[in-house]
Amino acid sequence: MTKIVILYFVYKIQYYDFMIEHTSISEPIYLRLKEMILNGELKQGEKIVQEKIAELLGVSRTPLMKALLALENEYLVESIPRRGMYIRSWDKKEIIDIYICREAIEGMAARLLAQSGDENIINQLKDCFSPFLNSKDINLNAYTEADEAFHSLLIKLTGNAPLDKIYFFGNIHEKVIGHGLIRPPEETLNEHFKIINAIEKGDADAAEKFAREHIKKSRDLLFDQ
Amino acid sequence: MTKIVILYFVYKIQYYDFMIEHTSISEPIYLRLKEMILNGELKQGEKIVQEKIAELLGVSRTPLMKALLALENEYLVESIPRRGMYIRSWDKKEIIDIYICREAIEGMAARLLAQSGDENIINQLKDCFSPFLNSKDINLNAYTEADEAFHSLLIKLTGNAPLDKIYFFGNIHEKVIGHGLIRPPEETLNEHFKIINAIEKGDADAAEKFAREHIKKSRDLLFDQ
DNA sequence: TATTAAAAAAATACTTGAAATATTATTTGT
DNA sequence: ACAAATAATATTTCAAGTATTTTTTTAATA
Repeated sequence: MTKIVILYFVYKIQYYDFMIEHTSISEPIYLRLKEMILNGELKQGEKIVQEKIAELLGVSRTPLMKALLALENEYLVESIPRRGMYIRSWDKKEIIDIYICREAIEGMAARLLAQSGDENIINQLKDCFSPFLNSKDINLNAYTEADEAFHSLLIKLTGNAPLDKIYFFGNIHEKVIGHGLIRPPEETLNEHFKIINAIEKGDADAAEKFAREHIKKSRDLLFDQ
Repeated sequence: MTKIVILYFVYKIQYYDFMIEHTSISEPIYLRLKEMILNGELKQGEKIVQEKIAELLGVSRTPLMKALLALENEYLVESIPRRGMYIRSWDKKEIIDIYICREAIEGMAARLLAQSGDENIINQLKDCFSPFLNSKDINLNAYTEADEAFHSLLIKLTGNAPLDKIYFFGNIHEKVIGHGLIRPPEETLNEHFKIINAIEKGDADAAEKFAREHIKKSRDLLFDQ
């Protein structure tokens, strides 16, 4: 990377967001481990022997520990003092509890977006599902990705950083439910648009209601299994 | 502590919750730092020079780092890569955003408690404020403590661990608003009981509504200032 | 004197090794 | 088969050192 800067400016101001390009080792470790947890390379309940993982990834223990602590805070890793770090395993009760959290968070997000009245927001949300609108055969993988993008976007577009920070449950559902969707696209596509339309209309109560119902339906289905 | 255990049992089962009594150094460091942040010993925006704090607390940097990472995840400390850790400073927008999160979380908690129909829960909630019920002059410090206990209890009593995990904003309000209450006890005491009564009646919608309104009123007041 | 450039100092991020402690597995004796 | 003792393993913490980046200080220049 070539830095072209006026030095006195650098001295006074030094950093802009677009300048940031840090290479911290714990970051890629974190991402790799997350991937390994979510795709099943590391199994639920499995113990993470720190030195072995460090050797496997070719890194030292310090940045590995940092990554593990970040994962612990995202509910992907569980630490038992003096015994070690384990890949968290979620029982039914805990998954339900997570869905309840999502209900609260995403419901509030939908409300906030409806109140914002930002046209650009509507377009971004619509764009998630526009490829599937008039297609007979919906590609499941593509739809799953779109679904995840939509739910994540719903939070991000609020511009509420703390809300985004407490929304780290999106990961978990993917893994725990086993890579598949809980309900078919035919059923959920319509629900997604009910949420988007309510946001577009500026109807905050309806937006929140639909967002909640959408998640609750999946939750209820999990419970029945 | 005297351990009396049948060894073969220990070999097989080994740990119960009540047995846990771990001595990790990062834990007291974490607690001390949290205290220092919340009581103002460490000021907002202040840089945390790791070696100095480590020396001050008489510990090495390893467990200090662990504690700082935990605090970062609780929104009390902000890390800027390669530049250091800083005590987070919250602007008005961010405080509002935090209150919005609380609205979503505590609202959901009130709903869950109302659905539970557990008599014991009602009693615990009532106990928070019973000392102030018939008193003319309410002790502000005592009431502030009771208020914090109540809001924290509201979450804990749901038994929803993930919900409790994402509720780490209780801390912040205390410090940021400046140790004082936003609104007088005369105003909020009644609101608290409206929430409790709705929970007692099992009216989930009302419980959530009142819990939300309660927080929203404080939020609106912050916004007006 | 105000700016700029260069040099020095300080701090972070990471590595590595080692000691202390606790946990887990194995061996031994009854 | 069981209990106790022992050995092996892993975590946690400390510590010292290296490389890199940031910040401060000093010197030079217009």
